[in-house]
Amino acid sequence: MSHTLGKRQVQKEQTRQALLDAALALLADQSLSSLGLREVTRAAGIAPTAFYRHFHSTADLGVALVDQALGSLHEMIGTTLTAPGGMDERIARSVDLIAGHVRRYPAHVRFVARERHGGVQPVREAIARQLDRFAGEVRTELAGQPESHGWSEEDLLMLARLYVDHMVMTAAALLEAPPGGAGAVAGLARRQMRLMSIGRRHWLD
Amino acid sequence: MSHTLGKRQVQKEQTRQALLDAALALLADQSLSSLGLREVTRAAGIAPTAFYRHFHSTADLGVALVDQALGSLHEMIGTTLTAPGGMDERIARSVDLIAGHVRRYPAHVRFVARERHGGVQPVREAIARQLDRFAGEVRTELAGQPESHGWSEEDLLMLARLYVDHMVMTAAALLEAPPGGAGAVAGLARRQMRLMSIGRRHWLD
DNA sequence: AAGAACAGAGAACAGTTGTTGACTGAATGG
DNA sequence: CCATTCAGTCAACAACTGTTCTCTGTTCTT
Repeated sequence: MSHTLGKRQVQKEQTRQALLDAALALLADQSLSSLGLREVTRAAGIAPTAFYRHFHSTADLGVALVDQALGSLHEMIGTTLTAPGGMDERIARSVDLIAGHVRRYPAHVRFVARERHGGVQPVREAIARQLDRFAGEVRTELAGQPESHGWSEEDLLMLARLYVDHMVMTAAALLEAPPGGAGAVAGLARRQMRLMSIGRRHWLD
Repeated sequence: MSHTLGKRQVQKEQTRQALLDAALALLADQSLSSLGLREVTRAAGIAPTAFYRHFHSTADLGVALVDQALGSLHEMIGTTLTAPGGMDERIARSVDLIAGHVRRYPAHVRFVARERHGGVQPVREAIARQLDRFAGEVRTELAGQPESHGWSEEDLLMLARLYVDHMVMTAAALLEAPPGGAGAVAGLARRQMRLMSIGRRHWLD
């Protein structure tokens, strides 16, 4: 069932994506709650009224952006935690992966960091939901590691949330780092991750 | 030199504060970048044009709000870290202190969490500056503790930043916690702090 | 007591905003 | 092939925005 979309739905999807892209670009230097409907349609090259064919409101568009922005992250999880090697190697690889993601999708990262506690409730909730799902996946990965032997489910989730929050924090810091200052931020993040990993190792003492 | 302010400056300071209060209230459900000048003056009960007697723009008002919001935090530092007792006691007291602060100044906390990565650059920078200063103070406090013997200045600052970021994170989480869910958030924060403290203890192994 | 300083009010400006209803033309499905 | 669906356009709406300039009344200074 390879459900080839009709020409109509293809074009609709294209302008929908154009709206999302235009919005993401405009959100480089403002927050979602100040993003105007007309502003977006102007940047996307369509009439203001056509906006309603795709979204009820800009908040609606924001929720769609959340899925798109955090969807590109899910592939990262497995790669990060499944990787072999010693502690320092794995940490370095994790930080590099985060840095690479920030370099590749800066607008997405900025959007998530900005709207995580932003002024639009449905968007905040959507981000929280995704990050929760994220933490759940990390917990599952952690549970499979030998270092987690004897850990309670609750404590594993606690650690997973700490890792996820630290990841988001690091990504945001990298984004706002001055040109050339990314190395320092990455070094800081590595040392912080090492401290957390040491804490993990001696948790059951 | 107790520099008693003239009646004029007193009244000016009052309406200035009224503007700040009105803005803070309006920022409960929107971000600074969407806050209108007229909206604020309307809520403060003055004419729109009088706004310019106090601030150049809403971004300017935002910067003033940062100082006011984070100023109420500086007293907290000494109290938190100087406190005696074992590790778990000190952690519990720290989290309680954060929770108390969030309950007392929810609007301030919300503002900082929201605008830390928000759409207004000068405000972002002001917050970053204050949090940096904050981390510096925490580092100084940490340096005075016996557990920090043998630590490099760099690593102390690394730990201080981790603590400060975790504090902000916890405050934001408490703010968005559902009624009655604050206890769970506090418990999570305590366990995470304990893990970081254990990592700290074994850092030099 | 006279004059300067100045916080705030008021009116007006050109633009902008979200949302409506009726309309067009191409893709769709029977 | 004909009727229907529907993405996108267009015009118009009342309401709102930041900023300017002019004016008023009180406070400050000398």
